[in-house]
Amino acid sequence: MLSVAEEKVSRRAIAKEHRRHQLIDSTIKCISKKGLRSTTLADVAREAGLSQGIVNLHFNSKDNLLNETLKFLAVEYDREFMRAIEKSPDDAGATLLALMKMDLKPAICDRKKLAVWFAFWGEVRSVPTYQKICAAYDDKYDEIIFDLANTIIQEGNYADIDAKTVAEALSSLTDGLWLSCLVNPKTFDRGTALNSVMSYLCAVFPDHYQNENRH
Amino acid sequence: MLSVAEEKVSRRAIAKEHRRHQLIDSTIKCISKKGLRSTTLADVAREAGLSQGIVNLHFNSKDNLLNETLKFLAVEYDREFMRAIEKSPDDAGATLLALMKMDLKPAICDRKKLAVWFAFWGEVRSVPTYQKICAAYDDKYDEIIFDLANTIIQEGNYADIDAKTVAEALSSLTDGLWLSCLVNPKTFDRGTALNSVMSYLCAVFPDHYQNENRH
DNA sequence: AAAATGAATGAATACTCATTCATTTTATGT
DNA sequence: ACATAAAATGAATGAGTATTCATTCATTTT
Repeated sequence: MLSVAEEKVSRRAIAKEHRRHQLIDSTIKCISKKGLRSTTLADVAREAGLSQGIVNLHFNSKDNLLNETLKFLAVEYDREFMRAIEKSPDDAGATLLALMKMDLKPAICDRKKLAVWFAFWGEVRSVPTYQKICAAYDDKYDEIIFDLANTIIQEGNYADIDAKTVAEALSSLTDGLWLSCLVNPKTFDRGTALNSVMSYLCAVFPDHYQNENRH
Repeated sequence: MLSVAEEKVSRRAIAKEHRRHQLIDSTIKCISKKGLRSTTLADVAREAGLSQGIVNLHFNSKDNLLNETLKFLAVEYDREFMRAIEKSPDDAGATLLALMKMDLKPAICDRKKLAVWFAFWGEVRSVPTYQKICAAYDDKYDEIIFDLANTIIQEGNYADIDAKTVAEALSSLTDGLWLSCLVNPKTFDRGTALNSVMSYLCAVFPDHYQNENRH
């Protein structure tokens, strides 16, 4: 029966995909612990509880493993981003806020994962593949945030405010808060970070956002 | 004559210091070109037009060279930062703006140099030395910006605005703009970046800053 | 049950690179 | 000019690491 044969084949394919995922996971753990510079294939294999040659079997080369790891992170972030949009009501103000909150939620704004992102950003200029992966996604997010800002500006008849400026400021703000989370873990806290974002939104779009935690 | 001897000795010391500086410079060039991961001591020596063993002669180890390189960058930034404050009039609003402009001026916000900063930030979690160097300076700048924001808030009787929040937002904003300069060099431009900063300042401190480029 | 497939192993290989050191070159002091 | 010290060289070393591959083992197909 063809369907059974296909099922068998795909079972193997699924197992293979599992292994790849497991190895990418190990890679992320190793990079976050030891940094990109001193992460070896032996480390990754050990972390996965597998043998020496396993990474080359599944990924052919270390460079390829790193590319796939970055892609994995990018796709994972993208899923969160798009889900945040879907779950939001059909309202530009609420959606924009939801996206900002998503950037600061523990699953995303987590030192372990940020260490990996920054490790790749540190190489972005010298590794064209990283550059391409990052830029493609960034462009997409910039445009989405730009559109939201535009809608808000029209809704509120805000004068002297440029959507592109706001979009760039908001993206940069969250990127910078991530760096702060990574470099100053003692002083960083999620609440203060969200306050910083809110301070901008409230000041620029006063009819859409109000500071709730005044005292 | 003792004074002559001393002078001679210090002439040697100066030459040595020159060499060290030259090697740190080569290191920065190499990291910005090839990334931290694939920068070798041979690369650094070649870039400086010197021999194999030269780095170990002057820095003892590669780790030490990298530490000293990060320190050099930190000190250089610090000098620019303090100079910007000194040159500013005795006015919190003007000083804060001057600091923001400094962060975006070509000598600071330059892809080559940012690549090196991000390379180190990528390892900051796994290399305690980097952590220490970065955190010490960051704390200092945060406090200075906090004080400026505080003064401005008192001058303008601004309500519902917390100086700490503003300080964190401004620092994060510039860090994020740097990332954008590094990752999206095609779309990044200094003017737009400054607009983003201005949009925040104008919105939060309307009595201190006005958007000049409305149209 | 026998044959075939492909996943996994881990020892062997080939190579890179930080570090060392014997030697040469250059600068300084008498 | 000479002697001494410091700086610089670059070949040699060896620890570390990505990659290869012959072999084993488990699963699937015939």
